[in-house]
Amino acid sequence: MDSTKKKNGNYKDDLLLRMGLNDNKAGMEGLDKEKINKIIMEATKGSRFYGNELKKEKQVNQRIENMMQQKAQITSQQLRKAQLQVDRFAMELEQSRDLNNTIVHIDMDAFYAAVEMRDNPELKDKPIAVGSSSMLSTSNYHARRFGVRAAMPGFIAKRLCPQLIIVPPNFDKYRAVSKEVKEILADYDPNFMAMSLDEAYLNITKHLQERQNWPEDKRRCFIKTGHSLENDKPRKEINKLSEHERSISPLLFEDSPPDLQSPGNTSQVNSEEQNNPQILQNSVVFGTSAEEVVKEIRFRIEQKTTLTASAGIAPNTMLAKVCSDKNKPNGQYQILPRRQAVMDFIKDLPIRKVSGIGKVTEKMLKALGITTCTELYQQRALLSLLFSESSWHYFLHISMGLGSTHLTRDGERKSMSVERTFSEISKVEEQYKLCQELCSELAQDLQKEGLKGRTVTIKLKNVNFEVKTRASTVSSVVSTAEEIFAIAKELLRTEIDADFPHPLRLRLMGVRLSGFPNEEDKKHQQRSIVGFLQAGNQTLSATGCTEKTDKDQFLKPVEMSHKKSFFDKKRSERKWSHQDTFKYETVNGQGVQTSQSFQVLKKKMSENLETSESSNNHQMFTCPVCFREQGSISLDAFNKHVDACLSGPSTSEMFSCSHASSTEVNKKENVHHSFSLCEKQDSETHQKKTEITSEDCVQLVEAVGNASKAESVDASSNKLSEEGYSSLPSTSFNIEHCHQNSSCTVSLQNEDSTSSRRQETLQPCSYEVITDQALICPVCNLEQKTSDLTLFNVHVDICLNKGIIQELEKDKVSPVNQPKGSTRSTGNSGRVQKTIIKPKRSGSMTKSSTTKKIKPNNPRHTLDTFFK
DNA sequence: AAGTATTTC
DNA sequence: CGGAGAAATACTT
Repeated sequence: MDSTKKKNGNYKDDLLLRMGLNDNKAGMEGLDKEKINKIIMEATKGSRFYGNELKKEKQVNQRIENMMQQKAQITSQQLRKAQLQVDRFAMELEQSRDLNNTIVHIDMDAFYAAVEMRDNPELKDKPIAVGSSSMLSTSNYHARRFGVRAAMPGFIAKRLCPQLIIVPPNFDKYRAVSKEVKEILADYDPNFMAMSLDEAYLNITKHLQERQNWPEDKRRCFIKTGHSLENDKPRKEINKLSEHERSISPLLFEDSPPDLQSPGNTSQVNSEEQNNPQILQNSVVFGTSAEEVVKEIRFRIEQKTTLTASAGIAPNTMLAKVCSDKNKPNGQYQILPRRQAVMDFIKDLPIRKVSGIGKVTEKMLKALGITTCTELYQQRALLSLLFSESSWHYFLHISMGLGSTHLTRDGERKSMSVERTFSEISKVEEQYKLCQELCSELAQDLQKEGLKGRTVTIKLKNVNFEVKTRASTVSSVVSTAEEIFAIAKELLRTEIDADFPHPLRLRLMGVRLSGFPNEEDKKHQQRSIVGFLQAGNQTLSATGCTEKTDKDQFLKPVEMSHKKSFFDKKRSERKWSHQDTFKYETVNGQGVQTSQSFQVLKKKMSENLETSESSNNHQMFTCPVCFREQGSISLDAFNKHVDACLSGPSTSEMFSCSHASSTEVNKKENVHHSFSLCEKQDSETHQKKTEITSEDCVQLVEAVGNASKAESVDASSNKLSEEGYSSLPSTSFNIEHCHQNSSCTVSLQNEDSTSSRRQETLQPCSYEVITDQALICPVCNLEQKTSDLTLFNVHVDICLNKGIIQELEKDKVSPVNQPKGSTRSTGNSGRVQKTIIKPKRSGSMTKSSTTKKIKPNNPRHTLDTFFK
């Protein structure tokens, strides 16, 4: 598993990589790298598949070349400018860092294979894999020594390991086992998120809190007397236990990773009372720390299913996922909820380990000299110029060890498809027939979920593995096999005609339906169907729709505002549930709303407000920037104030006009987006407006406050010019939000680095007082004797700028970076470097707060997957 | 906005 | 004898 040194220069290397040869310990039974590689290449060479792989590889190489060309055109000016913007963003991110959640990623070890082995003792101690001769989905660890891995075709695996037993998958069984596991997980987080049958995220923050007061009895797990598979020997049970315990989680009792040993364990740790489970005769008592909880989970899983799991514990999902891989199989690893612990962990982490960075991204980054997270951070400015906004934001998050701190429930599905691989089909009639069958299957699946969509896509893969997709969108939703086929047929026909007189030699065909109407659309339809219909069957589908809409609107989450920036998304994640309601409300601002749904909504709103701790005074706006209460001013006025607050600091005009304006825009943009929801409320009644917006804003403040609190002040780690993390602000303000009167208390804190989470409030004081207090620049760490926030921010800007220059100087030696200064870029240096860079992402970074479109979804990449 | 290709899990 | 399904993103038109 531990393929730390990944080479990925060419296909061969990639194969090695995929086969996980790095962990081949060349045991007496396994094969060594060369041998495996040779066998694979023999089986691969000359195949159509391989041909296509080479072709794809060339495409990637071309992409890299283009990228390098772009890079070569970047001037030092541009880079500096980018650095400023990126660092500003990084600083905001740093301030939003939230270490308060305990996220666990559970990963069953070699799941399918393990189930098969459990249920068939014959397979014990033999290399096995689950799948077919054409594709394997899992292999056991024994087989992995031969280079047999998931995603490898079985026939090749057989050559690597002739004794390999390939077991056909029993998905029903895996589902059943998975359900058993999930039942356990639900005890710790009823809202856990299952990613697949063998993987899940939990947020155990709440559980940990409650658990602190649990008596031992409540944390006691009884040991099953005898496994179904073993011959029970009453005597052996106890012996078995300890041995068994040890085998369950080696690190449970012994070698704790450094993190776990560092002083001041987690905040959740009560005391040292429970570092290890206490094993009694036939029961085990687990402690109250996160580590103990996860041990307990794994223990219970093992007891219940006789299968082992690995787990990762961290403050966010991205890290938790990486952690679960660290001590696999049958192990766990924790990153303590401290900034330094996160940074230490991230430091040498190969980016490929991160979920979302795949083969291609790895290779592209490698071309830029980036393989570890530290390098990823160091190149942040460059990356912002070479990659799309969502990509570099994603990269930046990774390199700062940030990820999602909450688990978002799955949104609505966005598409549904069926596809099938088969031996070559070239006859047109067969192709149509196949297409029809696929459409029927799809229609069935759709019916199960009651879905209808407007876009039909067919996917074709020919015998050379070349893939093509063709889509068509119609004006009204379809769902039946006939409707879908009618559209798919045309798409297929077009393709057949296009190649005529050559037949399409297909090896795969797929049909997909997407473009499901969202609530908005449904509403719209509902309203306007009557007038709009053309055909009879459309009437049917439309009315079918009406039945559901009313109910579903409140049950299903609604997409997020498209306008929100990446950062805003992140920052406001915690108020999603509220937003859902907002969105709905605003969407229906045109009187579409039935009075019934309005009531429901209002009820929801008031519930939300009740649970919101700061609901007492919801007329009060508190600026999330200066934390100054704005009283019951109008929303417009409030937003203006916030804008002013945010754009104030970017008085970096002192340095360069262009820079100043762009950062200003950036900042404003963020705010606008943060508050876009509020603004939309303008059309609503005044009363509602204030409710919504004030809550929204208060929560925002809280979010900021919490984030800062979480980080607390970490002055010790704020060593300038160290390992590229220098400019991350590690000093922050601790903002206590006082719920009583909805006012803010801001205090400066120092962290006692040895104690876990003991935060001593040095001088808590109200906002009014704080302004007289010195502010500490998060960059240079020096006190600024000013009460003027704007001035203070100016200082920070200056500091930041200095830091960047320093870093740029350093970078001169870096092999990757273009040398800056007059030397190389003389040709360009004089000109305005407006858009030498390709418009890949063109305006989005510097301007276009309005045109920018951020996709509404949970980007796989973006925070939410790892954040999920 | 729609369509197509690519990437990732 | 080299999978399937879903989602996201980027690029193109």
